[in-house]
Amino acid sequence: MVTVSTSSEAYHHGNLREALVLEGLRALEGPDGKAPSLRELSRKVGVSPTAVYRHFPDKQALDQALAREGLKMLGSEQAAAAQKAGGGAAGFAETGRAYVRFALAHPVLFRLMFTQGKPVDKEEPVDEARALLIANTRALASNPERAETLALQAWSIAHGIAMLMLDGRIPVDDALIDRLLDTKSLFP
Amino acid sequence: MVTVSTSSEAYHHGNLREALVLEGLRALEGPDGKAPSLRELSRKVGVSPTAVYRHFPDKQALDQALAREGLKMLGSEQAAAAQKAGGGAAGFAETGRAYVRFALAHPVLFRLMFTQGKPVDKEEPVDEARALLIANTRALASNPERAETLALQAWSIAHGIAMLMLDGRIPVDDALIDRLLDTKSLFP
DNA sequence: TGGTTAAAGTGAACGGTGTAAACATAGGGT
DNA sequence: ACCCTATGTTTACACCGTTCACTTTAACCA
Repeated sequence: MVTVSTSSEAYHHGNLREALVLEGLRALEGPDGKAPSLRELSRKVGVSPTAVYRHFPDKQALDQALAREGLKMLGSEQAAAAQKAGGGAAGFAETGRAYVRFALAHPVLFRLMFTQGKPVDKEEPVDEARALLIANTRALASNPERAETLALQAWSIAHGIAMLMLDGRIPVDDALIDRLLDTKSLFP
Repeated sequence: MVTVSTSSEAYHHGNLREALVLEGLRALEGPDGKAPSLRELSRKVGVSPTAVYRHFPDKQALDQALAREGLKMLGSEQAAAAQKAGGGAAGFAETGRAYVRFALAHPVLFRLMFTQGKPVDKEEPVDEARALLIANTRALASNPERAETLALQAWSIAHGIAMLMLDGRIPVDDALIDRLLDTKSLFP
């Protein structure tokens, strides 16, 4: 009876698109260490594999949707962490920790988020994490000219730590994360 | 006539293992953006897919062999760069640039190198790149206690830049690389 | 020298993947 | 009441990694 676009389950089989993304996110949290296949996802949702193509042009599009979901999660977790630390420099530092923590907590998702699609020049609606980063460095950098450089440096360190830990190149150790993220020396 | 272990081509079909690794490296350089499949490799080498299993227990082992090859290449390129810059701090800086340059020049290989196997605790014969890094920071760090931290920080920055550029999160730009790698502020 | 044996390579088959094409069905608007 | 369109199904294809049973061949030894 109800309408179509309420994003609740409705007509034919339910809201497939949403169900797929949801199940996808759940699967990405599993300890399998690998992203779910399209068929696996369609199975769990109780639908034929090709039904997926009514909602996504191909597997990559599904993955991108999952990646976008992950970006949102990361952004809000970082924002929450910064706020809890009272903003400012302390908040910014917490932002970095949250980044690495997120990567370690959701390894498969995190990888997917960055492996997927590359919007370097296209004007995707800048995700919250990126916006936060820019705002923070603008506010904290003594020299506003260097703000962007500092932003990218901070991002690079956090991303590097996250990746190297995920890839088992560096031991996963909270104290080590703190030591490596200690960028006080980056702001002389 | 000749002996067995000369690693030159000999008996049945040639030296398959070497041929596979060689062809694998070649394929990884291609612009395909994706690692070659086992079957594809076996085809190019002119052998049945299952023949591969006489030399590698599974696909992952083949990939690991390729990854090790890549690590060697990276190490020697870094060493060469450092030497050309005359060693010391300048040499160390050049080491970082070489790292990122290598990643950008061999994107698929570079990804494979880090996605593959995780020797965090096991005593793999530390690769040249890592050895170089440790030696350099030991020599350059004022406080030897902080040497390891500095090493990992330098590694993280370089790795982060490389990854973010490969993933299209940061524009690929030589000047930008230099600016981001400028770690003078890391050694106050 | 010749025969045996173990290493190296083959072919067919299995379950898995992503995707295309033709078909089925149901719900809502006219 | 009917048809249209959005949604989902079936079947099929080409690829993947891997297993199994098999053949070939080179190397060694008697």
